[in-house]
Amino acid sequence: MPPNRAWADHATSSLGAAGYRGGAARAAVVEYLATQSCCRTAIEIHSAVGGSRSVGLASVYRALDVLTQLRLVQRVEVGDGVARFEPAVPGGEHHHHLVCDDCGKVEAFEDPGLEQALGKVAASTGYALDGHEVLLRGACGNCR
Amino acid sequence: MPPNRAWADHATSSLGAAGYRGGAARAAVVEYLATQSCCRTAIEIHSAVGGSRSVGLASVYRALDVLTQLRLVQRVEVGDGVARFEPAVPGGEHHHHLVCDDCGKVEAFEDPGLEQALGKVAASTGYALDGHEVLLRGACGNCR
DNA sequence: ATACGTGCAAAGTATTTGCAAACGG
DNA sequence: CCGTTTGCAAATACTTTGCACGTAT
Repeated sequence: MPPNRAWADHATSSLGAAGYRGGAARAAVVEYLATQSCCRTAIEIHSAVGGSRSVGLASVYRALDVLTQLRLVQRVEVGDGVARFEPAVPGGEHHHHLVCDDCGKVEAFEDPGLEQALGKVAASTGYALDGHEVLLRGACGNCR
Repeated sequence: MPPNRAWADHATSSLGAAGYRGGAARAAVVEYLATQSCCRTAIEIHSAVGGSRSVGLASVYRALDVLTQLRLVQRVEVGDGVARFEPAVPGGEHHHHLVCDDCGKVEAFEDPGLEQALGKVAASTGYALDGHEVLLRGACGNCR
């Protein structure tokens, strides 16, 4: 997948605007995430950016933490106790996840009708909402 | 909250039907969960059933594991890395969660329109779905 | 009587933190 | 130069597992 340069650039400049300096580890994490459309675990990201050869796992976690706080990445938990992360666009498109309980596969899907229903719910909560996640679980085509 | 006897009885008989023997720890977990309407962590459940005085934390986890596999409880992860558990009724009513990113509070809500939209999505996935979870995040009334 | 269930302690996994060295501005 | 960022290693937090003993059936 070609890198999503728009997101990478946005992330980089947001980091700068928030007072963060440029650093190799964080930049590598941003570059890698820009090539991913769905969620990846910290370990996957770590090995993708060169294993412990160049970037420490702790730095991956630190970068993800910063990016999550700035809402540049979305943290997703699908129920296996491992956190996953994916690029997030402020007001733009976003998707939800389909998890196979059998093989553990995670896929993305989107549905305008669902988003609309979520929008209606949001109004009635008393919360100042700033995000939502939907998880569908079941057996995928191969497993069922 | 008065115990949800219908659920507790259903859970107990399902356990029996699945070949599990009666045991004090598991029974205590079932009894406690029957008094809860929303999700609780393993630690909360453990202290509620008497701390380490009577029931081991490991037994709480084991009981929750069995109950989850039998779909008698639903495992919920709200993004803080701690698993939570709540009673689940097979075809019956179910709710979703509202999480305060600020104070960490977790509340339940339900919305028929949302369920309907989810039902429609389910048909188009290619998965044999057997559950879904929705998480809304934001700042609760007190925190915003 | 004989497996299954349980508590305890130890192990395992994912994630976080302390620190000294490297590095960007 | 000075403070941020980083890699490493140690620490933490949650959850799982091994084992010997208790207990339901």
